[in-house]
This record gives sequence, C-alpha cells and structure tokens, in this order.
Amino acid sequence: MPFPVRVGDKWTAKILVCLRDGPRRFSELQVPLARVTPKVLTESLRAMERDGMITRTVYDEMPPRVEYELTPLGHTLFEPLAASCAWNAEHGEAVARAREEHAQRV
Amino acid sequence: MPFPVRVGDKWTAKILVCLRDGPRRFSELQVPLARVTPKVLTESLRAMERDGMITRTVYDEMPPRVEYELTPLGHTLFEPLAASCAWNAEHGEAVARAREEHAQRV
DNA sequence: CTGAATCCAACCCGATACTG
DNA sequence: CAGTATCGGGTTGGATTCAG
Repeated sequence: MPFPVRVGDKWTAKILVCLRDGPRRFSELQVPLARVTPKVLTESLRAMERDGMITRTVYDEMPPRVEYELTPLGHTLFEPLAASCAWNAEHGEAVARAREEHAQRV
Repeated sequence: MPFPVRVGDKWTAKILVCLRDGPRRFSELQVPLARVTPKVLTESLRAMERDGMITRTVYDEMPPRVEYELTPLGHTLFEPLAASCAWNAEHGEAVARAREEHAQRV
C-alpha cells in the first residue's frame, strides 16, 4: 500500500516544521523534537527520504555531519498541513467540549 | 493527549465521505466500506461520535434502525480533507516515482 | 556525532463467532 | 439489523545499549 504519504504519524509533521527554514543536522532535530529517540527519528527521516520529501547529505568530516533538507516536493506538504492546522485552531476547542460532554454522559 | 482528531486512521475519512450527502444506516456504511468488520466500523463511529463529528440516532423499531449523520462540526472536516486530496492528486505520482527510484538504489 | 541493534509495550486492525 | 466478545497478528514507537 504505497499511499498516502505518512504525515499522520507521530513525528513527520514536526520534522517538516523543523526543516522549514533550511537544512538541519540530526542533533539539531533532536532538540526541538524532545523525547524522540534516535531510532524513531531515523526511521521517520528514512521514510521521508524514500518518499522524496527530504534529502540526506553526509559530509565526510570528523566528527561526522549529516544534514537533512526539504525537497521542493517536501515543501508542497505545507499546504495541506496548513489546512489541518487551521482547522485545529478553529475547531479544536469544539472537539474538546464534545469530549467533555461525552465523558459526562458516561 | 486529546488532539488532534483522528482522521489519519484507516476508516474515518472514508466514513466522512459516505456521510457527506446525508444520514446513513450502519449496514449502508458497510457496503461502500467493503471489508470493514462491524467491530472496527463501530469503533470508528464511536470515536467520531465522541469527538462531536457525527450523531448516532437509534429508532426503536423492529428490525432495529440506527442512523449516523454528520454534525456541522463534522462537515468542517471536509476543508482540510480536500486539501489533502488535492495534494495527492497533484503530487502522488511524484511520490511513486521517488519510491521507485529509491528502490532501485537499494 | 550519527546512528544501528535489540528488546519490548501498546495500539490498530482484522477474523470469527455469537446476541438482542 | 446492529452490533458485542474474543482472539491474535502486524505495525509503531520507546528504552536501552553499543558502534563507527
């Protein structure tokens, strides 16, 4: 099942935001994404690379440096992402209320 | 963690589409959503009801009849949903190509 | 610094059978 | 008709440890 692109998982959307303004190193991503383990971060990044959303560039230095950067295709994801954020901003409160009322009735 | 609304799961978006043009019965949903088991369909519907996306109305008849209908809040989900569909229509092919090229390199 | 390896818990989803 | 009960597999994400 190739589609759709996994932006609904736990970290992809946040990685997108972190890469919005330019390339970032692995350790630079771990800072804003607090509590993401390296294993999971790597998995997410590899999946995004496989889908053409980001590029992974290894600089042969010591100590090692690896940079991740959004592709043009990756940047296009901000459009649907913005729509989802706008929905949350506009209706998130209503959902919270619905959940509380539902909890009351039970 | 109350947010965000689970529209990224397997069935919620499809249920939304099925309810778009009016209320539907449980068995009417099972037809277009082929291969959804009653257990999973029930789980999805209950979650959507809890979040205020749909209403569940039981008619005390024989045989029993239950109708699900989108709330005004539920209808607002079509906006971000449409943005995601538009992205897929526009860039889905590019993702498929990226995956094939990636598979080649491995 | 940038991961890889291993193990494990939780969750999501499905198959099957059964009920008011 | 509209579910519930039970069981189990597959995937996801996290903790921990180790390596180049």
